[in-house]
Amino acid sequence: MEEVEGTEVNWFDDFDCSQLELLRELQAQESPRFMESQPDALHESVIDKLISALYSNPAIGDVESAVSVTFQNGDSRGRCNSQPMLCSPDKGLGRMDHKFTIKIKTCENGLADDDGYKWRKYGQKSIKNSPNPRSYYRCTNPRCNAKKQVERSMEDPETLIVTYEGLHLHYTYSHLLLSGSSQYYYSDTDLHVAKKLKCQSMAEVADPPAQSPTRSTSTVEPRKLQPAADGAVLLGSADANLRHGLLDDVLRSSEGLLEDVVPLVVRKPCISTTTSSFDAFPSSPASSPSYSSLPLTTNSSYLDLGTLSTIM
DNA sequence: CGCGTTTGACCTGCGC
DNA sequence: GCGCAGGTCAAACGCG
Repeated sequence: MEEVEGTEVNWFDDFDCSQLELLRELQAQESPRFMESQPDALHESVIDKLISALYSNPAIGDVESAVSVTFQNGDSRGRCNSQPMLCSPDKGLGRMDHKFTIKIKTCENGLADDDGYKWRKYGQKSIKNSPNPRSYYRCTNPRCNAKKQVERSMEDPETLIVTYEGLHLHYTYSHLLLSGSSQYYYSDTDLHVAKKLKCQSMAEVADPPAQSPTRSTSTVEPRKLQPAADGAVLLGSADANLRHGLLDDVLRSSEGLLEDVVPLVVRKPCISTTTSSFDAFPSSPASSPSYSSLPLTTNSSYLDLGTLSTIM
């Protein structure tokens, strides 16, 4: 496999400094007059475009830009070394085969191929000229045709080569755990997880936990935007919280789209150091690593430059 | 009992 | 057409 070196990405890029700037560029194109009169506001058309782009199916370019990321082994934030080392589209950029390969460095205490989905192994095959067999996995969701192949690297036995094929037609189970909404539960397997969630939420109702420092999707109140007279939604600097809040919500709403096709381990390196690929959903979801405990703020790179570029 | 893994058999594509 | 290698199927089995 030819390894394509990706672009190094700071997962905590300052949203305001780079991505909001792109929004303003878009706005300058969309409605220059409004931009002139309200330099600190985003025009409704820009917001509509942004939202529609995020709510539509992810373009393959978004996926590839998301996976074409080089992670440095052992970063300065004290994460463990279990993280994707190199991500590369399997057959080059621009192809529509929905297939890409990542390399994952395993942790000392186990594998690190937890990608947020539940997989079922359907085969194993020894590969010619390779001492390590290749395992074949299929998404447990019967309506989903996503597959992955996992094999150990010949050069480095601690490295797993994971090839993903096809797109997930559903949310990740991690997302499901956080959603708190029944709209995501549609399969038997999902219902099984949902039942656990329901039990947990009922327990929380009976014994509400102390206010969490993190913010889950289910607790986010929908924001009521007050359109200005000319149809614009004022998100000026005087209301930075609202502006951040809207973008935060947009970012959050996009979570279930990009994550459908980009493995969790790619999007959030080393989110799990568990010993099994299926340990992402322990019986107690509250104890599992979850998005709600991650810095899902406007500093997040969920809305990346590539996404913005698709609507410009 | 349900779900996931294992594993040998079978299928398919490709090169010669 | 043949053989090989990779991919998939499905029955058997294990585990909780």
